[in-house]
Amino acid sequence: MKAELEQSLAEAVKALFAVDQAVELTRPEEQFGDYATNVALQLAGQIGKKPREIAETLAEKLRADLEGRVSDISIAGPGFINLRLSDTALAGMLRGEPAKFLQGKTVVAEYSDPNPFKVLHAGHLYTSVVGDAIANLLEQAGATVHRVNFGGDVGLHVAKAMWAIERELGGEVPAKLDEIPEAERADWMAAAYVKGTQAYEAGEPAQAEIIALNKRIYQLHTDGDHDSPFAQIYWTCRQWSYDYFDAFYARLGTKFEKYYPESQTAPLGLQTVRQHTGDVYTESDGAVVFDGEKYGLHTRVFINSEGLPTYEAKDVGLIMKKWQDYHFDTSVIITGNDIIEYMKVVLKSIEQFQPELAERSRHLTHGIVKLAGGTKMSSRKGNFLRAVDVLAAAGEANRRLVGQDNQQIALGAVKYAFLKVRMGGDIIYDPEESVSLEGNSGPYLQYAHARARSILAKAGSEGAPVQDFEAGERSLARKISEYTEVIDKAAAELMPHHLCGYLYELAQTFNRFYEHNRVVGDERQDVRLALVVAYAETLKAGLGLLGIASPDKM
RNA sequence: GCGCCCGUAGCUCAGCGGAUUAGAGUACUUGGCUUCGAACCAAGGGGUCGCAGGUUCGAAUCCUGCCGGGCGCGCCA
Repeated sequence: MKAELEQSLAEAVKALFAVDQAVELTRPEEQFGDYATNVALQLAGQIGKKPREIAETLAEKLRADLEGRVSDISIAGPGFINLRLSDTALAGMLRGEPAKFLQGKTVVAEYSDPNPFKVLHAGHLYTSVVGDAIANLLEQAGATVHRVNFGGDVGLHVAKAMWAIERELGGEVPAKLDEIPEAERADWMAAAYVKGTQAYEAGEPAQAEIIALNKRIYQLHTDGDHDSPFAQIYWTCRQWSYDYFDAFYARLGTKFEKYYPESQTAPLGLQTVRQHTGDVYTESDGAVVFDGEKYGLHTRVFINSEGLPTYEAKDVGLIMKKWQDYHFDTSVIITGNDIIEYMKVVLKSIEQFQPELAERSRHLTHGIVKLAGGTKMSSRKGNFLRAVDVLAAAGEANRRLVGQDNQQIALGAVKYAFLKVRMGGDIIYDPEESVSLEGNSGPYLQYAHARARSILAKAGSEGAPVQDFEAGERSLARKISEYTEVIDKAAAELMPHHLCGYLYELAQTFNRFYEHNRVVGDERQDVRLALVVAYAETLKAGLGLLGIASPDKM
């Protein structure tokens, strides 16, 4: 409806003033109407007339052109044109489908990116929740989405963990791993990583030993060694990590199509960087670097003087592997914002030899999850908030409030808290208070859904087609009709928070309607039931895109 | 030092390809359950949109400069 009206308005403008001017409709406050445009103000400069005069002329023509679809057109303020839809037009928008503007496109969505041998912290929870919602929005827009996950199963952090694990086991004794209970594996490895890091930072002799171990781990991959005692320990612990990740994602309700372990992207990255050393990358102090300064960026090392690929080369390999696997139209990469400049350098280097890969890559970033008080969480120091701690805090808060620990509600509360703010900056998470489950929250939306389902269950009918609305009904219908426009915007901008804001307004509008309008037993029951059905389905669909469940009862 | 991001109500945040009266939530004050679920609804107080200039008929929104905070800047990821 919106696009059609915009088209009609642009045609009217052209017919009256002989000007090609794109017309953009916005959703104004309800008192002004259903749609508004400031096109008269934009035209004023171009055709040298007063905005209100232009608006009057345009409105006159539109009243005839839009007959049937629009019931009222008014001019307000400096020259806004406010449109009010006819009830029949509005009723027709109640069950609209979002546009499939990415139909036929292939998108690779990479997010979460935890490292094996390390613990999942609150930041991983955040990026997993946001990444999943963005992938859902892309799918809703018609794209074929491949969710992938990148992680460092090789590298210094692994060497640090392995160094400590060997000491825990009393040497290279893989059989001793059997003594670690399954439930404790993830914590046990996380503790080893922390010990290894502390030893590394304390200096020699551990530092040299860990560096040697790092080379050995790369070598293990090069040789395809799965049999030596050292390799057995490595592969077993690595698998424990992936099991731990999978369990966590299952709990969140997200699922990855593929993991790209760094051990698999490193060889291709190394080979690619070597291949372009000379024309794109340059040798410097025994390392291979990309001179980003030429492009207003900074210089970074892609292969270190040990001959090992750094994160940079592994990322080059990753992007190339994704391309080989999917030939994507767009590659969305979601990470923390601390690597914005880093990513620019990597993409700029790739642009030099395969420009389409850089062009099709879109780096979205988010800030860190902070504890109230400004504490940064660092898994290196061991004083951080784990992902499971966040979920536990939400469950605990919910139990205190309603006497039961409902996973769907606790998870919905956490997801919504993360999704409702615009992605980019840091988010403040207060384990004690931010999951209070009140106000603009996931549980509020879930409750607003359950209330509607409760009415429908009681009525046992889905109402009848709507012809006209009373004021309260119309407000709800108007809000429901915005759904497809919001989805289009959220998907186009890859910003789920737009959807959150809208769903909250939708639920609020419904709760207001619920308060003032009896449904079951009222003489307008049929109309109102039809509205409640449309509302419940819309809210459920929206929450679904956010990865939040819509229980019928709670 | 250079680069990127951020600064809106006590707190947490929307709004930022300019435009109808700066909005939510929370906290605070007050009212509403014999009627479809009160995890709800209604009303109220609370803002020099960091500061100063500039562009514009019109700036929280665009430009410049400051101030304050965060992050990044060669062998970590």
